Amino acid sequence: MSDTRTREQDETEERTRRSESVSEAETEEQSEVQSCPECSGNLVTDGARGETVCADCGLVVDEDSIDRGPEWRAFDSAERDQKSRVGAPTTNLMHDKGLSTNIGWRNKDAYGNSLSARQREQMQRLRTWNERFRTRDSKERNLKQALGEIDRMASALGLPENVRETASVIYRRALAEDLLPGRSIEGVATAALYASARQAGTPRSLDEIERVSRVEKMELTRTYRYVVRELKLEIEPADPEQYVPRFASDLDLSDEAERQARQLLKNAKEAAIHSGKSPVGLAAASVYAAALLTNEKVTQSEVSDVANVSEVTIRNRYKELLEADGAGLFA
DNA sequence: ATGGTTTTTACTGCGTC
DNA sequence: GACGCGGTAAAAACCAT
Repeated sequence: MSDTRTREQDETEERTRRSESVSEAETEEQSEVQSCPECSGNLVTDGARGETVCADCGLVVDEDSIDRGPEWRAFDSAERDQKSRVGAPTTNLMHDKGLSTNIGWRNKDAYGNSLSARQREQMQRLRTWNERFRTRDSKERNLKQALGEIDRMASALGLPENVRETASVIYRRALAEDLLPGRSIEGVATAALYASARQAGTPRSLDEIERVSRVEKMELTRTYRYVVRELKLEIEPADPEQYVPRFASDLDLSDEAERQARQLLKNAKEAAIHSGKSPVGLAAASVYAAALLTNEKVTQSEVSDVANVSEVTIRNRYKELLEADGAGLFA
């Protein structure tokens, strides 16, 4: 209730401020001085207008900059506390989102003075209990382990932070919906990672995932399907183009070949020959065909190696690709 | 469980270096 | 003769029913 009211207030205040003057927060940013490319005079950033201008000749060096300051203003610290809507960033990578209390290990007080023996003893007890409460029930401990697992696999596969975040979220949801009983933590964690990698557009094949995971492929596919179905995750079939860069770089192909491969895949989509076929095979075939078209030598077996697809599949797909391409050219 | 589709395995023939 | 390539048939894997 009071939240919404404060918000509206903030916004009205902001509008009035914009038209008037520059707030205190921006005065600090103004001090960032460089020299003008025209007259080498001092540059001034005007946060309210979102521009960087030369103080001497008035040349606008940069416009539409982003004002990262708050959109409200406060006149004293109490007001600031009241209006601020943010705190420390949270992260799904920690089982408690990094929001729980953390007691440091140093036996010093806030001023850096050593603690007395009695105080040290107290602190030690506090740490012990804090840790116990933090990982209180089985779900929390479960989550802690799973997130560790996700993190380990993600780094082994070179997946970026955001994929891990998404995987954590998926896992949390699975946990919240009681999907875990009867399934292993590793299995669900792996499935979550697999799903998030695909959602993020950086798919890893089941084989790759399986290599870094502790679960069998069969269990993985089963839990994956289960999780996707139960959580109603919308994961569209992997786009072959997403594999192209990886294959191309594994094979040391030129950018030109990579571009060519994408083009072939676009044509293939036009001709609608890609439905039902494995995206990986299609990607592999396009890479192979592109290498041929740009006169770069790669053998079918090399491509099949890096893509983990059989040569036969590459042959079949790439035949279709060229047909579609030819049809596209003459149409 | 079953049937249809796709992928893989295994094998063969052809041309080239 | 080894290698890359294209093709085929049968087996295996996968998916929806």
